[in-house]
Amino acid sequence: MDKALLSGSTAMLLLKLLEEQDMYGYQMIETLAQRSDHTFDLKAGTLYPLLHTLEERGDIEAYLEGQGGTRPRRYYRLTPVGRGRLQEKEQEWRQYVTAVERVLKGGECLA
Amino acid sequence: MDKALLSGSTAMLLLKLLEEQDMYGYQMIETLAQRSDHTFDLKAGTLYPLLHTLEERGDIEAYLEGQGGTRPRRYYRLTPVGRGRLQEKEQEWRQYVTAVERVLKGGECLA
DNA sequence: TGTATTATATAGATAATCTACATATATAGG
DNA sequence: CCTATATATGTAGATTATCTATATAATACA
Repeated sequence: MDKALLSGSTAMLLLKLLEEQDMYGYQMIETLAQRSDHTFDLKAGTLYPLLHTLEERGDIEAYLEGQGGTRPRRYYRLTPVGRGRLQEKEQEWRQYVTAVERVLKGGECLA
Repeated sequence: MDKALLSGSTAMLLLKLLEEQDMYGYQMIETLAQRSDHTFDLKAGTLYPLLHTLEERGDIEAYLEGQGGTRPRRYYRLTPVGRGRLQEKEQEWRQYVTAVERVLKGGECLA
């Protein structure tokens, strides 16, 4: 799989996961891998810096939650700003897919 | 439009155009822009180096064609190798889109 | 004649991913 | 008990694909 295809949509996927429920980083990696049949095997070195960027931007907020004696995990929550950003990104994604499909279908229906 | 989304699919789009007919660089830029309603406004500085890379790889072949006194244009033709590469890329693209859609649809149908 | 469009090209900047490394806790097996 | 693996987060440096900016030159039009 050409990793370059992933470029630009990773943030959208993470925001989407957080729209459903709060998650910690490692959980996002696993969830993405499961849902995509390992098309997305996001690396830790990609995820954590990206989470920090999203937090700086105000799209997500972090909080620590330790469940009974175990080491606390760093959970993330989607903010209202992040919710707006997600909608933008989803719209861009739809537009992008539509455009690619139109090229792939070729000139048959246009020329 | 987030340009990062484009990443990785540009080569596929160019190979696809050449599957339909031989084209020169500038023509590819215009054709992509038209078909995508300017979702893809590929820059010359992106296109020409990419064409050279595809040529080195053996995916495409160039030939000059001057039509009656005018300056000759550098046309490109898809090679059998490039045809195979295009099929690979299209398959990857389908897989990628499917995976993203599955994440966007959320846990409703999986969890 | 000069300006915009067509056409190709290169150099350097930016951005997003990767690999590799670093750290620490929890769990399972020998 | 010790060790290896899985869990969990993090940073540094390399790679890659895009962009902007610049350069060149021919054609079309005013």
